[in-house]
Amino acid sequence: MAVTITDVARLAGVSHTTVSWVIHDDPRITDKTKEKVMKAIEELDYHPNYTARSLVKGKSNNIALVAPFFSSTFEMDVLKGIEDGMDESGYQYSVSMYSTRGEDAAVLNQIVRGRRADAVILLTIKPDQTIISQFKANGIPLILIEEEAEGCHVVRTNNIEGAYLAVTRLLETGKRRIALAVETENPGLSQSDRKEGYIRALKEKGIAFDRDLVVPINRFRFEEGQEVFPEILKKDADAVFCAAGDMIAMGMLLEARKLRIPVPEKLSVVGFDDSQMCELVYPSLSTVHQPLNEMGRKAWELATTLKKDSPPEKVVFEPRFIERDST
Amino acid sequence: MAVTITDVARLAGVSHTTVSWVIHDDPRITDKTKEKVMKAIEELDYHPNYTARSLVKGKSNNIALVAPFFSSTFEMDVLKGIEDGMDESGYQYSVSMYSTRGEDAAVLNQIVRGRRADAVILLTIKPDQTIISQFKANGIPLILIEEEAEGCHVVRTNNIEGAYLAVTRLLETGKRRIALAVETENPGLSQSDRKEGYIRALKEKGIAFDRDLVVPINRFRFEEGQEVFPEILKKDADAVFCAAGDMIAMGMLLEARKLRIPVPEKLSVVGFDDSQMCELVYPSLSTVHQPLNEMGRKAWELATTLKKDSPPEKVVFEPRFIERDST
DNA sequence: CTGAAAGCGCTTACAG
DNA sequence: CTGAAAGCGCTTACAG
Repeated sequence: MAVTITDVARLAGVSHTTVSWVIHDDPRITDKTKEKVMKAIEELDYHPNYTARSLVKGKSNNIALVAPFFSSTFEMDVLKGIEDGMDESGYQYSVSMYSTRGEDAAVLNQIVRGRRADAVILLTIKPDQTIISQFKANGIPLILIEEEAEGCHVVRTNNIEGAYLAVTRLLETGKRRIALAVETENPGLSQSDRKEGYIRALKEKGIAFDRDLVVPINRFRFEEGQEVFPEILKKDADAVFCAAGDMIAMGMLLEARKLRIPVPEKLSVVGFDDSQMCELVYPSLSTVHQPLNEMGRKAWELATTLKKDSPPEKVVFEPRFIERDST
Repeated sequence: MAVTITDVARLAGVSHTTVSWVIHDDPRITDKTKEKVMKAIEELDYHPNYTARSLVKGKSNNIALVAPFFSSTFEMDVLKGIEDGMDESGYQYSVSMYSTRGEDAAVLNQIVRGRRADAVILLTIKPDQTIISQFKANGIPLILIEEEAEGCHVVRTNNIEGAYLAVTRLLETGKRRIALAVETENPGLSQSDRKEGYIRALKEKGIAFDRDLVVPINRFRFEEGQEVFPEILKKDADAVFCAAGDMIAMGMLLEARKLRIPVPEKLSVVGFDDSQMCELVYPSLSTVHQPLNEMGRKAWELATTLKKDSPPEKVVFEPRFIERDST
């Protein structure tokens, strides 16, 4: 079967303790012993069992990544940054993925209880206080991406600013009836922030917020953008800012093309995220760039370097407006 | 600190062995004892430590997912199926992701050596025999998606058929000079199979394979589709079958639009995969549908049910041609 | 029907 | 400078 530390010790003619010292580069070991042990390790092709090591050290060397689901481009972009981080840290940690599919509390409970991770990165999930304190009690830091909660570390974009930039640009191009496609039922923090940025930009130009121009979004798939598109027309909007993201915006572009509504002449469309696809659709989609790669990377960094009792860190990235052909 | 099995035993007034029996629902335990223990478990909110359990059982309850990288839609679609599988199996297993970025052997070695997984799912990676035998020696099954290798389980699409369907359709629409965009340096199995299907379809119509119509692809990003597009024009092709996938096809569509080449009148474009975006681009992309969700799910099923010594299983899914506006 | 004991493969004070 | 021993939190034959 698999070779253990005892096998190495036997071959090298030392105790398994000594082998452990060698592996951990303890200064007490003489060069001669070290050499002997190293040779045995090589000869047997010994690799330590991670499970055993985890048990005695009380840490799993695993980072958990939790999201409502992993099948959208948003998650992929964040994942990319995490991959970069892993690569640099030499794969000392593994990453496990958990998609909650709405069952946030249950999944998070499993993780703390089974002590399955040394740190947890949450994508667009806001855990409740009971859960947060459980993690705290176990010394497992929580890193929130695109959300905030007391006692948690935070990595996010300045969504207010992002929305402000986009809507301001629409106003500059002369648009006045700007619809807002946004999550309205239990909106995540990023959604409500974007709404705030939208209102702020309007206010600055002396335009009052008209709640009739709000189009509620729930599922964030492009089909939903298509479905709600008639509402936009009915409201007689001359632009739509999709705070709900690029996919919704692309669904709208698709429907606009089918109904022969000229974009941007008759209707400007702006997304949020700057996913890769924005360049591929026709017309190409103007959007707000979020540095998702960097955010993922930063979250990884926090996850792997934070001490149990580090005070909550908060990292906010600045967005940019990317002008393409849909405005 | 965390509550252990001993704490439960103490509170319930039994030995920790008995607690373990209760957890595993051993028939020898009387209802009365069981009840007592259950109450203690509930009261202390006890959850077993997975690391300890793994160590004694010699299995990690973890499935490793290995791919060159995780940031493309192909991986996302497979991931979706895996998520479904996890969900159904009640999260008994965790999934860890490893992106190799070309270092296949090194990453796989880490996994076997550290005994970090009970089964490994490989996406478009073909491990060499040395590695395969190491996994075999450790009783860890390897499940290959879109590749094949001796002694490994296989989940794939009938790529020959997929390419055949696509090219046959192009021929039916009257196209004759059909370019083939395909990986040529160290092509993966799916790439060479698709080439074979392409050749077979041509042959059936009495058209000889013209190697001058092959466009080599390496990186699979849409920018590469744009870059190589001029070659297609130079070859005076009237269609292009992108065996290298939808992204390459979309890059070509984008470039065709810029150069005002009418698709499909002047040039038909066909992709492979049927990613979600195919409907969003203009013109919408005809492609070959691979049931990636089902494939991911099947791989998961194999990973979690296979015994150490199960003979290699091979599951082949049948593709469908999806006609949209680019043909 | 239940408990004492050994063991999974390591790490790390503690002796010598 | 190195080894014997205890322990991480479990599971599972083995006794009783």
